[in-house]
Amino acid sequence: MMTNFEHRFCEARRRLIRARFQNLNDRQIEAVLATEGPLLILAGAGSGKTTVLINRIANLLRFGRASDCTELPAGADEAMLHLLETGGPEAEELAALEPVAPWRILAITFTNKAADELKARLERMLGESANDIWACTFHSACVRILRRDADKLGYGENFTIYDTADSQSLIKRILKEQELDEKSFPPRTVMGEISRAKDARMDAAAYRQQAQRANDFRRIRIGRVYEEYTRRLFTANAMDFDDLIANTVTLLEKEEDVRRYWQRRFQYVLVDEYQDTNHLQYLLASTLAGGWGNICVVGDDDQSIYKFRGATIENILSFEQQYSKCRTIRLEQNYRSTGHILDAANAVIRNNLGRKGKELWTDAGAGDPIELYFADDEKDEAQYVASTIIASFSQGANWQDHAVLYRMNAQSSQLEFAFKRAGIPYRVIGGTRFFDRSEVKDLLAYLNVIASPADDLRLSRIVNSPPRGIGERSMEIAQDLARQEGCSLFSVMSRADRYAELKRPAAKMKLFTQMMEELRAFAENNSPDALYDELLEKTGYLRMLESSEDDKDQARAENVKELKSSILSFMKESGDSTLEGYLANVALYTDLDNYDRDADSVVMMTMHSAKGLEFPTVFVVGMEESIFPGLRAIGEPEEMEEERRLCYVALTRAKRRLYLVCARQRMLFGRTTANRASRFVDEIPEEHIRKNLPKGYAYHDRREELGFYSRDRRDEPNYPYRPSQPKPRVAPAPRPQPAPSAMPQFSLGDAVRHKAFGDGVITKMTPMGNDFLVEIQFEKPGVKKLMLRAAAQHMEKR
DNA sequence: CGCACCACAATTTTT
DNA sequence: TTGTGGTGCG
Repeated sequence: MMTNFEHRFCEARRRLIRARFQNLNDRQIEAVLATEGPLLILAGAGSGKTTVLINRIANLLRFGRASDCTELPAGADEAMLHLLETGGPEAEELAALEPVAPWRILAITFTNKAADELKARLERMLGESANDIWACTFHSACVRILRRDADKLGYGENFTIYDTADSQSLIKRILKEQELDEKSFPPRTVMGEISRAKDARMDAAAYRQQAQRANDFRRIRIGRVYEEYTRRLFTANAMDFDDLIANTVTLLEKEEDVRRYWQRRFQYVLVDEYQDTNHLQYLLASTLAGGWGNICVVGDDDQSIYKFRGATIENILSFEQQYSKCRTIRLEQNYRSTGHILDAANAVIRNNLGRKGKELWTDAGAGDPIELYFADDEKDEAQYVASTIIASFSQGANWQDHAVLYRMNAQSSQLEFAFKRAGIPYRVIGGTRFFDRSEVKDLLAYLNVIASPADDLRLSRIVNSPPRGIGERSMEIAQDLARQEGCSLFSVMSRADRYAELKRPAAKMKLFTQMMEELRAFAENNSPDALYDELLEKTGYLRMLESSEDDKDQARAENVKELKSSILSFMKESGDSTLEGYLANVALYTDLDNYDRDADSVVMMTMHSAKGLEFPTVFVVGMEESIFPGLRAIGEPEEMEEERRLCYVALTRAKRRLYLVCARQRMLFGRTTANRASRFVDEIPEEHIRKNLPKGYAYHDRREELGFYSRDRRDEPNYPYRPSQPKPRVAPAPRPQPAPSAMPQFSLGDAVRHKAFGDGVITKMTPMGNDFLVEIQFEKPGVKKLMLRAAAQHMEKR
C-alpha cells in the first residue's frame, strides 16, 4: 500500500515529467511515459509515431523509469517533494529514477533510411549521447552481434553477406546442377520457399524430412536444393539476409552466455514498423528483450503491405496474446492530412476484415476534396499530371511538393516522357537499383573475391568478365574438382596445370589467379579506393566499357566511376578504411538511403516505396481494376486486403491535395487494355471526391457506353470479396450497354452460341473504336478474342 | 568459346 | 515495351 507521501511524490514527479512533453497529445504522452513492460503502440498513418519514439527514448535517458513506477529515490523526503512540486531548477534531477544509459537502448527499424533518420533526430534532441544508442536495422543489429560470436556457429569472423541477387544466382546454379527445370521450379519461388522455411526455424534436413513424410515430391526436390544451398553458403563463409537473423537467433538460443550478455545489456527494446516483421524477427526482438521484458513495438496493421516478402500481420494482431500484461495505445490523431483525405482513407480501409480497427481524425479542417480524373489513356494521364503540377508550381509550390505514386515501376515511363516534355525536374525512386546493376555487382564481386578468395559464387561471376577465354565448361570441371577435394574453386584454378582435365584453360586460369593474387597483395598495403583504381586498371574492366559503341555501356562506365565515390564516402563517413568494412557496409546498403528530400524535383515511385513519406500533393495514377488492385489480387480476398492496405498507404501520403487518375485504356507491356475504374475509387464516399472530366468528355453517357464499368461482381452470392459494409456509395455499376444502334445485343457475361466455336460465355468486353473486342470462353476451343461486330454475325444468345 | 539473334515473360521490395 | 535467357553459328 502506498503511503500518502509516496503517492504525492509520484504524482508530482509524473506531473513534472509530463510537462517536459507538452507539445505532444495525451495519447502520445501516455506512450512516452509508459516505459515499463510490453507496450503496443498502434500508430495510424501520420500520427507522429517517430516523434513518440524519440520522446520515449528521451524520457528514458532523462528520467529512467520514473514516469512509470512507484519507487522512490533513496532518501526521498518532504524537502525533495517540495522542490518537485514547486518545480525549481533542481527538480528535474530529483524526478529522475536511474536514467538509462544510451547503450542500453535498442531501437530497431527496417530500413537504413529510417534508422538514419531516427539517429539524426535523436542527436538533434539529445546531443552527443544519442550516438551510443543502438538505432539500427534488424540486419545491421544482427551483423554487429554476429561479428563477435559467429565463430561459435562455425563461421569465420569475416563472413560475407549474400544479397538477393547473389542468392538467386546460386539457386539457379544449383537448380541446373540438380537438373530441375526453371519453369517448374522458378528460382524466385524456390527462394521464397527456403526463406519461409528459415522463417519457420526449419533447417534443410528438417525441411526435407517433413517433405518426405508428406511424400511431397516437389518439396523433396526443393529440400535438396535447400540442403545444397546451405552447404554452399557455409563453405563460402557467407550468410544470406535471412541467415543473418536466423543465425543470430540460433546463437542466442544455443549460447547461454551470449544470450545473457545481450539480454542484460538491452534494458529497453523498441521495434518500429512492427507490422512488417516476420516470425524470425519477432523471435529476435522478443529474445533480446527477454532479460528486462521492456519491449515496445510500434506499428499499424493497416499499413502492412509486405506480406509477399514474409511479413506476418499476425505479429501485431497477436502481440496482446503474446504478452498478457501488455498495454495498448492507439494513436489516431493525424497531423498530416486534411479531412477529406482522411475520411476517404478511412472509408477504403474499413472494407478490410482482418484489422484491429482504427479511425484517423484531424482537427485541421476538411481541406480540398480529392480530385478524380478520367484520362483517355496513359498519355493523357501523364499529361494531366504534368499540367496539374505546372499549374501548382506557377502558383508558388515547389517541385518537391509533388509525388506521383503508381503500382508498378513499369508505369513510370509515360510520366517521364511527359515530364521531360514539360520541363519538369523529376526523380524516379526505385526500379533497378544502383547496387543491383550488373557492372556494379561485377566490381563488388572482384572486391569480395580479393577479400575472400573462397567465395566461389562471386569468383565464377567475374572469371570471364571482361572475357578471358575461360568458358563455362572449364569452370564446371574446375568446380567438380574443387568439390572432390573439398577446397575452393580459386585454389583449383591457381593449380590448374596440375590437373589433366584442365590442360587447355590452365594457362588462362593461372593468369587470372595470378592477377587476383597481385591485387590481394596490393590490398594489403593500400586503401580500398586505391585498390579499386588498381582493379579497374589491371582487369581492363573500365576500358572494356569505354571502348564500346553502345550508349548503355557508356552509362555503365559512369556507374563504375560512381562506385568509387561510394567507396570514398564510406571511408570518409565511417573512418573505416578496410576493404572488409566497406564490403560489409555495402551489402546492407541500398540507394533508397540516397534519396535526399532537399533536391527540388517531383518524385515518382511505387506506392510501396512511398511508405513513411509525405507530400503536400500526391497523384495516384493507374486507379484501374487489374492495375490497382492488380490482376493477381482479384478473386483472392487476402491479396485484395493487402492491395487495399496499399491503397490506404497511398492515400495517406497526401497532406493537402490528392489526385486520383484512371485511364479508360492503357498500353502496358506493349498491349492495350481497357479496365474499369478501381473498386477503391468506388469505396470512397462521393462527398469527398470532385470529378474532373477531360474536355468534351460527357461523363455518364460515355462511361457506360464504353463499358468503362463492367458488372459489379460484389453482389454475386459466391463472390469472395465481401465489404464489411455492403454499401456501394457509387450507384451500382451498370452493365455495359451494347452501344450505338447498329451494335448487336451482347453484353458481358452472356452465354452465346457461335457457329464455328460452339457454346461459350463472354468474359471480357473492351471498347475499340466503335466496336468491342470481346473475349469469349468457349467450352471446346478455349478463350477466343473476337471483334464483336464481326463475330455477332455468326453468334446468338443462348 | 564468344557473339548475335530470337523467343518469352512481365507486381510490389528491404536487408 | 523492355530485359533476359537459350540456341546456333563462326
